Amino acid sequence: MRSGFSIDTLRYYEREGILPAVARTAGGRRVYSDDDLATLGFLRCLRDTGMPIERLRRYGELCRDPATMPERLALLQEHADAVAQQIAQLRRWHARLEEKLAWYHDQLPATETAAPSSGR
Amino acid sequence: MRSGFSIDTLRYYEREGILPAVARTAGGRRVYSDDDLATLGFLRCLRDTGMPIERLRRYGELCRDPATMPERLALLQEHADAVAQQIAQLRRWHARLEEKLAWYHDQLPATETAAPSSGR
DNA sequence: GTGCAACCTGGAGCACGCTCCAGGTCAAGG
DNA sequence: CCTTGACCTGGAGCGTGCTCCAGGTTGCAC
Repeated sequence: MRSGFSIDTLRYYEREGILPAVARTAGGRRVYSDDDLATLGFLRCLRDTGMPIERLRRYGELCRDPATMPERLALLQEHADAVAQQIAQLRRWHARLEEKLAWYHDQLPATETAAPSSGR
Repeated sequence: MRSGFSIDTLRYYEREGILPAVARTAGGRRVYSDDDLATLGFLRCLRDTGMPIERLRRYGELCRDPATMPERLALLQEHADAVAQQIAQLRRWHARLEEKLAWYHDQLPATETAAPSSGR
């Protein structure tokens, strides 16, 4: 869907209480407001950065009560910190990969355009 | 274990053909050589950067044949590129999180050390 | 030689996050 | 009205990557 989630996932999120009950037409069909879409965009950010469903639900619940801003802030701050660490760790791993690549390049003197068939 | 994998995971990797058959004592117990540990360290890098088991196995298999260096190189190069993109995407998401945090800070005038109890 | 912990095996089970299915309803076109 | 396709629901199923279990061996300490 335009939100980046499949329709099944959207229903799942609603069932799980991550999204508040989405508005419906008279016939019972879901209508996602711009607001919902914005929320979904942000949820996409949280998911893609590794926040587990359980925590997403917590955030979703908190959002329904305007008095919980401090808690939401704390939750997001913690998550942002985790993401920063994740990035730092990935950079270290990436450096390690580059080392390995350099080693391979070293081992393969003049095999420029090699390995054509099997690999992909 | 010292490799960063649980013993169950090590056995699983061996069964799956990701690791070559590990050496055994006369009694049948596994003995991980320094070489194995180095391999495991690198596998840890690959896993933590999101390489799926299936691909790990492919790499493991290739490592058993010295003639496959170009293929291994290609595989790792592709993976390193993917990791670089992953990092880039994560940074964009992190920026978005920071934006949101800024917004929350904006909404909460003087709530410095708030939200103490429930959150973590 | 007797405990006892730490290992072995094959196979079942589990947590997570969706994804699919059957059977039914709604709505727009002809 | 009737067809047709997109949507509805509750619930089952699935792919990934481990993790645990039962029942049996090994090997060091005493």
